[in-house]
Amino acid sequence: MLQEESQKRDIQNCPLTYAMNVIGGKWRLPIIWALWKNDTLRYNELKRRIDGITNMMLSQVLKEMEITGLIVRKQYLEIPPRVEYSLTQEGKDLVPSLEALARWGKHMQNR
Amino acid sequence: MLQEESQKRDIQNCPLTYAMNVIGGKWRLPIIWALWKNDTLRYNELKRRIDGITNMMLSQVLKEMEITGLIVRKQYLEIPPRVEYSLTQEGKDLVPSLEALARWGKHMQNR
DNA sequence: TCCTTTACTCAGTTTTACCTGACTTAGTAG
DNA sequence: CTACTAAGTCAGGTAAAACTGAGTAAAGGA
Repeated sequence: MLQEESQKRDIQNCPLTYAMNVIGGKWRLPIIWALWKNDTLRYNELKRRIDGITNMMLSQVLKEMEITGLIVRKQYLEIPPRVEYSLTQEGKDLVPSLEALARWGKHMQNR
Repeated sequence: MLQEESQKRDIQNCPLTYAMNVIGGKWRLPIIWALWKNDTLRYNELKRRIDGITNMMLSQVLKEMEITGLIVRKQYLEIPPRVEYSLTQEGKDLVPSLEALARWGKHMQNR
């Protein structure tokens, strides 16, 4: 009983559930992946690399990822505008875990 | 150009996207977690441990996880029925990656 | 003068995920 | 003869995630 209660609390603000929420969704991993491979990308460069994403989704997801601290947005006050995105240190720290997950996924795919 | 094409293909059947799909959704991690902590659980034991899940979702998600090879379902032909669920070896193999992700999540939560 | 570029924003709609509450089957206990 | 247990199933409904297609500003080029 006491143990079950603590399990329920775990699920509430479980760090794993938290992690899954910040990297979940259709577009976040592709963005992380593109920024990992290219270090810094402008808005339209990201858009060209991520097949099928709309302006709406890209700008929304970038904003959310900036708030959660995965990416940094650097704006240059030029005309035409220039905005560069890159991973924060925390965003980069995430990559080894993702690679481990990817290895597992690959193993599952050709089982 | 050639490189961008290969990036797009990566995203299509990317092992990481695959992994995220099989462990994503609201209930899969709680189920994996409960079976990791308890080794083997019956349907109603799982249901009691996973706060708020409905029969509909539990049976649906268990069926999907059995198909993807995360869990095994063992049925005993008794009355009243008895069905036991546990992680497959692949399901257990996943846990270290999840723990790494969880450590990252914890770090992010109290930053 | 009109078109192009960059980095977005927005109203409205579709698609997907998830939930609600009732029902089933077969045997045992009261 | 009614209630209870286990392990589900099912039709229908809501909520959340994603998409559609258009529009914005400000400067430079043809």
